[in-house]
Amino acid sequence: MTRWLDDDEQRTWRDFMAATQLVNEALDRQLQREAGMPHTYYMILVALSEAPERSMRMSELAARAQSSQSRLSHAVARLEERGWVRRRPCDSDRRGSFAALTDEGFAALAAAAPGHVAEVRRSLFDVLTPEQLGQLAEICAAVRNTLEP
Amino acid sequence: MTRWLDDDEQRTWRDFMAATQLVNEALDRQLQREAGMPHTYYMILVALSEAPERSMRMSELAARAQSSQSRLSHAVARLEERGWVRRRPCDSDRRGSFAALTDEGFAALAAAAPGHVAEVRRSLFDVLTPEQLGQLAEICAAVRNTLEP
DNA sequence: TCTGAGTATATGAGAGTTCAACTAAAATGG
DNA sequence: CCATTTTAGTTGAACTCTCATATACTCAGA
Repeated sequence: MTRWLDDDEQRTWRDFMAATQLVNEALDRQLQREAGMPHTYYMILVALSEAPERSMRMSELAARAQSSQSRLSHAVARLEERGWVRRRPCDSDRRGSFAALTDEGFAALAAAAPGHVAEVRRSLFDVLTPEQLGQLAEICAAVRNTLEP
Repeated sequence: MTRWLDDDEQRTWRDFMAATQLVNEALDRQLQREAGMPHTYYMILVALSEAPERSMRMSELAARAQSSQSRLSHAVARLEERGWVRRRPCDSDRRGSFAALTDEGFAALAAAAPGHVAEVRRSLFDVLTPEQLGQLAEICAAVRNTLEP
């Protein structure tokens, strides 16, 4: 027995889809245009930049950058071609490998960051009141805690 | 002068990214698994199903399904191959064309809908309190009104 | 130690998305 | 009217993502 969405729920759902997609597209376009990389790559670089030695195991990196392992593997291959990331084997576990941010990669990230932050503000933070921002924070935390494995 | 995100803003932003991505992935996987179509295709079928004659101009359809024209054009080509949608030229404007949902397309949508709605509830609505849902509705409406062209 | 099960990552194919042309037809405006 | 500019829609190439599979290694137990 399906419990369909009533009119209010419909509206909420469609606004949710539209809003999140608009934010994502704005972000992706900004980064693609001004930094030549998709948002997923940017998140990988950020995660690496925050790690000790700017280096991390692939699986750890996938978790932090909210990427599947396969996606990460392909992405790191591209980033390696650009010279932004380098892979090195893991001594303690010979199946594993580390990805490390190069200086060029860090420079690319540093160059991209200001435009990215501006876009984050423009497309989300500046749109909401401080109160709404607090509400959104709790809502997203709840969703994340429920859905994250 | 870049105004960076403070710690609270960082957390909010990252939770927002994670939460919206988790919801989107859950939806996409459910539809792909149980109905053999991505969420974007589903939205196209929904938009068509609600139109008079289950038929709409391509550009109108792109707007309603939150798709770029190019994406829609490719998508409709695939949907046409499956026999779910049919294109016909527009008489009043010979540049234009209509996309119409076929009976098979409608049947595919009807078959997919219950599982989809269940996933929407599971991954978003059931996670939030009624109060949070109301807050989210307003937040998304605000974002949408600001960012939508 | 051997064997089977599980883990870490890579890879290839297939599918969807984007971006930049490109075609064709309307609208605008001297 | 003719020239110009818009608008509607399509297309191909490059790129990313997903899914299934493959590979190599680790680990637990008999």
